[in-house]
Amino acid sequence: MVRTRIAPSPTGQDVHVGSVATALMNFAWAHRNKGQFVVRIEDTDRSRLVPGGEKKMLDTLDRIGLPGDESPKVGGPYAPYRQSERLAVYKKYAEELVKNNKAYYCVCTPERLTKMREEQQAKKQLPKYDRLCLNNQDEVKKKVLAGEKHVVRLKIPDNEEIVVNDLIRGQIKFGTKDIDDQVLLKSDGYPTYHLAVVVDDHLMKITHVIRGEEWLPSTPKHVIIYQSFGWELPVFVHVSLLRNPDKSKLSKRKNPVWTSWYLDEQGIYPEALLNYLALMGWSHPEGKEKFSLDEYVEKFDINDIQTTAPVFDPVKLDWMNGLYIRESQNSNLKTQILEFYKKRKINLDENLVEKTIPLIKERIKKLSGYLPLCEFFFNKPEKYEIDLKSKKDLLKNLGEELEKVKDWKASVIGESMQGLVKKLGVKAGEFFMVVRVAMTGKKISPPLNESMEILGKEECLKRIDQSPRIQ
RNA sequence: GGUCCCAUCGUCUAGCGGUCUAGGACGGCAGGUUCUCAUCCUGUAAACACCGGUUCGAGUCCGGUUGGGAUCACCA
Repeated sequence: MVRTRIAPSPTGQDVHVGSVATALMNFAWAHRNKGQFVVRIEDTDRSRLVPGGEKKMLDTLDRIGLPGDESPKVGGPYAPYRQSERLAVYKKYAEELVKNNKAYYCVCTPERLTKMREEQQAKKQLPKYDRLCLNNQDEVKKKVLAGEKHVVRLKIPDNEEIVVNDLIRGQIKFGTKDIDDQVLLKSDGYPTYHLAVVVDDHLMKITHVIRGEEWLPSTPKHVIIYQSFGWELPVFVHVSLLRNPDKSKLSKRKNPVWTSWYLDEQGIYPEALLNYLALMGWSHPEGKEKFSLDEYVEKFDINDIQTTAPVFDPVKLDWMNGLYIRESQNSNLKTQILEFYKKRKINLDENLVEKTIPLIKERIKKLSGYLPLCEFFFNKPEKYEIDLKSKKDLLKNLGEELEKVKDWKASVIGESMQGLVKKLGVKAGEFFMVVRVAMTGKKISPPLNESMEILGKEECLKRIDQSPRIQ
């Protein structure tokens, strides 16, 4: 049985795209092996808790197609899946470690610890707890019994070598002399990540811990905790972090990182985002670039994950999304565009949008590209990218010619205009550019004849008549 | 700075000792289709960080150098 999990912490407003990337692998590995993918909320840091963050994260995971088989939302056999609701569990296990001499109480104040670290750094030593309390456990225990504020620290064994077995990186060795006596239980009764993650992964029978590379340096601590309990280790897989173009860890300072931003602000399809993310550190065995989540689950192998950290490239993401847009049904695309703008409080006329779809399907890469290209369908241009005053005569001729068109269809409009070009002996390219700008305001637009058909005869004639004056 | 991870075109990657004069994709450039743009099609430039080993043979294995990154909290 394979069981994987992701453990988002609601300290951000939404799921980080990097988390989606690792969630995707966890999801795929579990499902490929007919196992379960667990979503567990790690909300043990009360000071950084973002209100509404958890709900948003869970919603985003659902929306993008990676819901947990077990989660705070849907429950499961190992509930609760929210760490703040499991405090008694962690306390029990922390006490067990103290009892077995694998951990100890510490009553040092934050002030003393800060001072201690400063002194160590001044001496160019690595900051590490000096074990003052470990050496006075009898006294410290009395204080604890008397109700003094305290934490529980892990007792790191002296001078041992801890070997972390990482499935994709091999054996990684750490010396315990470099490892600090990690706090396991905080003075507010909440566990730290390190205790909670080990206890929960064990109790929830997680078999594969697939997580970000950032956790690699603290993994030896986790191994020591597992060993202290006498528990079996899961398989560790430390996946490379997504990077900014400058190669630093993908961060909101330098890049948009919230998943909803890509979906709601950019109008990227969830499927396209997943597809793009799937290509970060993994490649389809047949070299395919576009594939469904189902196909990914079928083909994904944890052993094929690359260890090099990839740069997140929004340009390729856009290309990927363009692929999805071009292959989507017109009616679906219409609905997507309508909903996309509705969320931004812009209500577009459904019939009009529907008519424009065939014209823009190959021209936009994401939903946010719709209005910049199509606004002229809904509103008269306010400014013109070329000067139309000097084209007054041309436009006058055009108006008279189009007035004669009875059957207002793209092909007929086109023939009519071609005829005029011939009659006037003007250059076709320049002529159509003038018409284009008169209709749309812009030098770049959807196909002209079709656009004019959609605009309607009356509106086109009005625009021809009015454009030079507005200028 | 200590510890640890990583290293193929600008970017994502294929490559798991010979079939690599290194393949694909995005992006770039050039051309074709076209009343603009886009789509589509064709072509093109562009990489094994460096130095040593191992081997008949190294992009592929080992060591070092350099470079990049992560991490060193009562945050996750």
